[in-house]
Amino acid sequence: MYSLAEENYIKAIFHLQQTKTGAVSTNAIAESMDTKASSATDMVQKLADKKVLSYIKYKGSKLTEKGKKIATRIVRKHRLWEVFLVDKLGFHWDEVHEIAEQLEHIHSNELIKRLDAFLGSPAFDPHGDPIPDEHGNFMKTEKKLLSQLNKSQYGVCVGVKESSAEYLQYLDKKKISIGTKINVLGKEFFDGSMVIQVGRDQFFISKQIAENLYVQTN
Amino acid sequence: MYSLAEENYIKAIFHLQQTKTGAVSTNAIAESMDTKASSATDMVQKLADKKVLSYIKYKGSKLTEKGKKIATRIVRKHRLWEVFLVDKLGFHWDEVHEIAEQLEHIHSNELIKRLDAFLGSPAFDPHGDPIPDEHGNFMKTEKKLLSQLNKSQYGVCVGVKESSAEYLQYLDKKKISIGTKINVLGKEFFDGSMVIQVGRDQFFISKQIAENLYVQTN
DNA sequence: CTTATTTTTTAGTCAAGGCTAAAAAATAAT
DNA sequence: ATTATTTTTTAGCCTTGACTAAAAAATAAG
Repeated sequence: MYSLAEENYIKAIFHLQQTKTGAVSTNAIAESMDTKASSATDMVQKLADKKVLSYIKYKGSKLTEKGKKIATRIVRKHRLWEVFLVDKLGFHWDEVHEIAEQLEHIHSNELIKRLDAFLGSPAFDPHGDPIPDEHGNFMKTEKKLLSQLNKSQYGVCVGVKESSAEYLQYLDKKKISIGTKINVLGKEFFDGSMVIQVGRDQFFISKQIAENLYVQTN
Repeated sequence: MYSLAEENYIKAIFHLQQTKTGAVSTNAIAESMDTKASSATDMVQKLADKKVLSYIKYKGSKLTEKGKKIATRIVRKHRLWEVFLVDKLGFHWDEVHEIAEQLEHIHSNELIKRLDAFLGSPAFDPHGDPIPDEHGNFMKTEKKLLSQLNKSQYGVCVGVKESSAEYLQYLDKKKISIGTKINVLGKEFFDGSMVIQVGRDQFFISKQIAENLYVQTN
C-alpha cells in the first residue's frame, strides 16, 4: 500500500513522462507537486527503493512497469469518479477535478469494479480524456489540436489539453463542450488566431485557446 | 480543516459519548482508536486547544458544540456513502463499512448535498442507523432491543447495535435484514435465549444475538 | 488512613514528509 | 579550458502522530 504522498508523486511523474520524453527531472517533479526540489529528491529516492521508478543521481527518474501500473490505476479511479460526479450527481465539468483528486485515493478494487459497471464502463471522462481499462490499457484516439486545423476545416471537440477552471469556464461561456462541432472560418498565420463558428455564433479566438482544445476530424 | 487523524478521534469520541454518560476517559478513546493512552492524551490536548472538546486532566474529554457539529458531519457522510454503496453499487451491508470509513473524509459540501439528493435524502443507512440532516439533527426513533421483547410479542428489525461483519453475516444466513418481521415464540428467563420465527423458519437464538438487534414494535 | 493498583500524563524517540542552507555535479559562457 | 550559473543533492531541522518508559494522580484495598 502506498501513502497519499507517494501516490501523488507517482501520478505526477506519470503525467510528466507522457509529455516530455526520457527521464523526468527532479525539478520538474518538484514544480508539478508544488514543493521544493529537496523534497522531491527524498521522495524519488524512496520510490526508487520500492522499485516504483528508476532513478539516477542528477539524471532524473523514470517509472518502472510497476510504477506505471500504480499510476494508471490512480488515473482510472480519478476519471471514473469524474464521470460519476458529472453524469450522476450533475456537477459541471469544471468543478470535479478537486473532488476527484481526493476520491482517486480510496482503496478498494471491488469499489472500482462496481463503480465502473454502474457508470456503464465509460471510455472517456468528462474532459474527453481516455479512461484506462482494468488492465491499464488506454483507448487510442487520433485527436489533433484545434490550432492544427486550417480555414474551412472543421472538427468535433473531444477534449482539452489545459483543464484549469478558467479555461473550462471560457469554453462554457462560448458553449463549447465535448461533442461540439467547430468550424474554422478564418486563420491568421501571423499570430495563429482564428475566427470560428460554434452553433449559430461566430467569434474570434486566440492561438492560446486553439492550441488547448482537442478535436477529431473524420 | 482537520487532519485525517483528528477527524477519526472526533468521530470516536462522539460515538463513545453516545453510550456512556459524562466525560469520555482517555483510556476509552485510546482503546476505541486502537492506540496507546499516551497518544490519545496528546491528541485530546491538541483538540482542546482547537476548542473541539473540553478536557480536564485526569477527568476526561467532552465534545463542545463545535466538536459535535464536526462529528455529525462525518457521521452524515459515512452513512450517506453506505447508502450509495448498497443502493447504487449493489454492495452487501456487511461489506460497506471499511470503504465508507475512507469516503467519509472526502471534503466537499457540494458533493454531500448532491449525493444526498441523488440518493433521495435517505433517513437511515443500510444498518438502520439514522442519517443526520444537514443541520446535524437525527431522526428520533423509539426502537428497542429484541432481547427486551417477551413471548408472543413481535417487532420489525430496524437496525443493529453491533455491526461486525460476523454478526451481519449471521443475520444474513438467518434471512434477517432491515424490515424483517420477527415473532418471539419463546424466551428462557435463565439465560435470555429465545426461540423466534422469521418468515417460515423457526429457530433458537442466544441472548447475545437478541441484544444486538433493534426492533420497532408499534 | 495508609498502601497497592489502576489510570493518566509527561518526557523522550521515531518515521514520514516537508523545509532551508550549503555543497556538489552538470551545463553554459567566456 | 576555465569560470559562472543552474540544477540537484546532502545535511540538518521542524511538525504530526505514533511509541515506550517513567512519573504522578486517582481509585481501591487492607
